[in-house]
Amino acid sequence: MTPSQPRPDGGGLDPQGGPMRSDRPVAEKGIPDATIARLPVYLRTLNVIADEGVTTISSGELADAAGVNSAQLRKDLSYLGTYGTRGVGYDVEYLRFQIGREIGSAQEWPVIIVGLGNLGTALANYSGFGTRGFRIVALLDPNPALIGREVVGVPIADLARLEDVVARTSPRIAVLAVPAAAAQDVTDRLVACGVRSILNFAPTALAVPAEVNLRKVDLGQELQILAYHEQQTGDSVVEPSIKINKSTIEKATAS
Amino acid sequence: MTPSQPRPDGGGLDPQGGPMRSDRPVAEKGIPDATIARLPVYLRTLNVIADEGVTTISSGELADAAGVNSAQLRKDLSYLGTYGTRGVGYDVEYLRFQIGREIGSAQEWPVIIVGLGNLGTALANYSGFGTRGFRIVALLDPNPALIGREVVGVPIADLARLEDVVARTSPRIAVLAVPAAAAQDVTDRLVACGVRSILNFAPTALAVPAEVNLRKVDLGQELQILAYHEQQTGDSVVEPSIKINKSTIEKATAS
DNA sequence: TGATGTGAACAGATTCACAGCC
DNA sequence: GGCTGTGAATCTGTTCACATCA
Repeated sequence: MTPSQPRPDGGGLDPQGGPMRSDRPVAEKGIPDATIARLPVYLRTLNVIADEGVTTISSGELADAAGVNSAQLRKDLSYLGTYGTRGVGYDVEYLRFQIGREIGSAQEWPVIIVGLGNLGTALANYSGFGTRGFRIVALLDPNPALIGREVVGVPIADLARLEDVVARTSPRIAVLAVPAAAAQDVTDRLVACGVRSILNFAPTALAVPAEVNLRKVDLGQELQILAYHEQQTGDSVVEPSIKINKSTIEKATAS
Repeated sequence: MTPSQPRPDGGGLDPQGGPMRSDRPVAEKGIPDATIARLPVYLRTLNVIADEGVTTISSGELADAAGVNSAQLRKDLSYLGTYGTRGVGYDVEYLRFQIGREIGSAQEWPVIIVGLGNLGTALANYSGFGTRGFRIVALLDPNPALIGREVVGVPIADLARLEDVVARTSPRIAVLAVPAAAAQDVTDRLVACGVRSILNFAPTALAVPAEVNLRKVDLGQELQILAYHEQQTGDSVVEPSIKINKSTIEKATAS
C-alpha cells in the first residue's frame, strides 16, 4: 500500500500498548485511503472521456483507461454510493459530478507552501493542484532574495511572518518543502497557528500532536524501488536467495 | 501502499485466471516493496545518528528517530539478514553499510530525465537523488529555448535525439516529467531503446510490455488524501454515515 | 442479456507478543 | 535483564465470482 507515513495515532508513544487502543475519534465514513488516492485518477480519466463525447461507460472500459482492475474500480465506486446502472454502465457526467463532490474538489482548499527552493517552486507551479481544487493562498521563504517575488501570482512572504500570514489567509493545508533541518520548527509554528493538515516533502520524520494530520512524500522512494528491482533482475550475478548473516560476512571480509 | 501502479504482471490479461498463476520468473529474494521503500529512511536516520557520534542503537531508538514502529523496523531489518545483537542493539556503522549495499546505493544508477519543465528541473536539482546513488546522465526536452542549457552540469539535449542519447549514456532508469499527452510516445521510444525501468510523473496511465518495470508518482495524491480527511473531520456539518444513492440525490436535486 | 454491486477468498503489510540469545 | 528475531494475529487492500437487477 501506500508507502506513506502512518497516521500518528499514538505518535511515538503508546508506552505500553494496553489491551484496548480505545478512542477512535469518530464514525469517519469509511472510505479507504487507497480508494481516495484513486478517485482523482478516475476523475481525470472521465474528463478525457467526456471531452471525446462519450456519455456512458462500463466499469471495464473506464478501468482500462485509468489503468486499474475493473473489480477494483467497481468496489471503489461502491464506497461512494450506487451510481451505476446494471446492464448499462455509468453516466459519465453524473459520475464526474459525484466523484468531484466526494473528494472535495467542489470546494476550494486554501493551501500554503513553505519553502520555495526548486521543489517548492515546482509544486507552486504544478497545474495538477489547481485542477483538483487546491488554491495557493500564501508562499513563505526565509531567503531575502526570494521575498517579494511572485510565483503563480502569489507574492513570497518572509518566513518570519508565518503567524501573520496564516492568520490572514487561513490555509487549511500546509505543504512543507523546506530543508530537513528546518522542518520541525516550521511544523511546530504551523501547528501553533492552528494548521491541522500538513504534507511534508522534507526528508525527515516530524512529531505532531495526535489531532494533526500529517502525511509524507518521499520523491526518491519510488525511484529506489525501481532501482532495487533493476538490481534484482538486472545483468549482475544474482546471488541465489541465501540470507547472508553477520558471521558469513565477517568470514568473507576477514583474513 | 503504496498507492502506486501495480507491477504489470499480466497487464490487463490473464484471461481466465486458471488455478495456478504459474510462472513467476525467478526466486526474487522476497523483500517487500514496502520495506524497500523504508530502507532509505533508515539509512538517512543512521547517517544523522552516526554524525552525532553514536555507535550502537536499539531498534526502539532508531524506530523513533525514523518515525516507525519498532517491531516494523526489526521485521524490515530481518529481511536483510541477522545484523543485530540481542540484548544490545545494532552497530550503527555496520548497519549503515548493510542497508546501503542492499538498496544498491553502493553502485551508481545512471538516470535520464525526460521533460524539463518545473517538475523535471526540480527533480534534476533534487539532492535526494544524488545522495542515494542516482546519477543524472542525460536530460531531454523538445523546447528549443531549453536545449543546450545546463542543469546540475548536464546539458539538455533535444528530445528528437532520444535514441542517440540513450545509446550513448546507457541509463538504467528513465524519469518521465512530460505532459500527459506526450508520455505514451516517449515511453514507447524509451522501451524500444531498451530502457526497462520507468518512473512516470505524468498524470496518465501508460501501457508497457510486461518485462518493463513501470511505477507512477502522483504529486497530488497525498494532498488529496489530506483534503479528504480535512473534509471529514472539518468544521462542516458531517453527514452521519449514510450512503447516498442515486435516487436520494435525484430526489434532493429535483423539484 | 449484460454489467453492476458486493460477500467471500485471498494477498500483502503491520503489529503483537514472546522465545531465544547476549 | 534487555533487546533481537520471528511466528501468529490482525488489519488493510485487492481480486474473484456471482446474485441481482435494469
